[in-house]
Amino acid sequence: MTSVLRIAKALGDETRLRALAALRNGELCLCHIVGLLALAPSTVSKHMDILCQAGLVQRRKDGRWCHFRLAGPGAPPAVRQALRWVLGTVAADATIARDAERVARLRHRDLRELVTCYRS
Amino acid sequence: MTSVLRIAKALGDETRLRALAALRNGELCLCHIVGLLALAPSTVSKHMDILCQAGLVQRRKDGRWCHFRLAGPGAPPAVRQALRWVLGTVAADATIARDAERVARLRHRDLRELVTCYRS
DNA sequence: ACAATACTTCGTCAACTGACGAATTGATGA
DNA sequence: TCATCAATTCGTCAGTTGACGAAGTATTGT
Repeated sequence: MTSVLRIAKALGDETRLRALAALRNGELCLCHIVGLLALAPSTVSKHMDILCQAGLVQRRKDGRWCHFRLAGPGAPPAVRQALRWVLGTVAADATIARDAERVARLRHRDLRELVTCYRS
Repeated sequence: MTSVLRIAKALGDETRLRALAALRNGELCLCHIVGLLALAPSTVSKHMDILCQAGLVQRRKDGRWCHFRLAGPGAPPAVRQALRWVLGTVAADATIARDAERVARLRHRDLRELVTCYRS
């Protein structure tokens, strides 16, 4: 039960649902999620920690950045089922859709910066 | 999102998870759930209200009793998926299993009383 | 009519949660 | 080496949550 309880508690917050949904199309670093949610970094860090502890999200440290991604195929069934439920149901939501656009723009901007810094 | 959020919040409490799991084998009236959880009736009533508002449980008034049952096939997909997830995952839990035994005893006792009151 | 029973509503209180900023840690780059 | 930047930890504070008992409602049985 502890597992279900932790997962359900993690999912029972709008901010965390948005963060989770933002990872649908691949990993993001904390500062991107901070930009998306417009909350203090410490707050977002705590939210991501709760998602990680529930097993819904994995963190990957890379230098001074911290990337988060959805739990992969190796995750326990309870986690995968919860993710399927939430991500499937939440897809139709307006806020989530708007977030998805902003995330896409963030990714695109990152790519442009990467390109320009290698341009002559 | 509101729907997922309400459901997740409803599921994010051990007492409500136990109540939900207790309904696995059919409906129960409030006083039975009160007996199972050993909490004040007003507290349990509030919990069941939260489960109902999330759509996970249906209430049926019958005289002075109030029977609760799991949401049926007519429930929205988000609810049914959540129920499948929770009930499937929680089945292995020790507390839930102990609760199931107590519920079974409660049902059996009710049957006995029903029988004896019709006996010569 | 009246008492008893099942449940709900309301008010209260302690405990938990989510927000923030300040201070800290750890890695990069000047 | 030292400044900078990303992230985390810690302390604080307001708002929410879950517990209770008392009071109210509705229905049954005497």
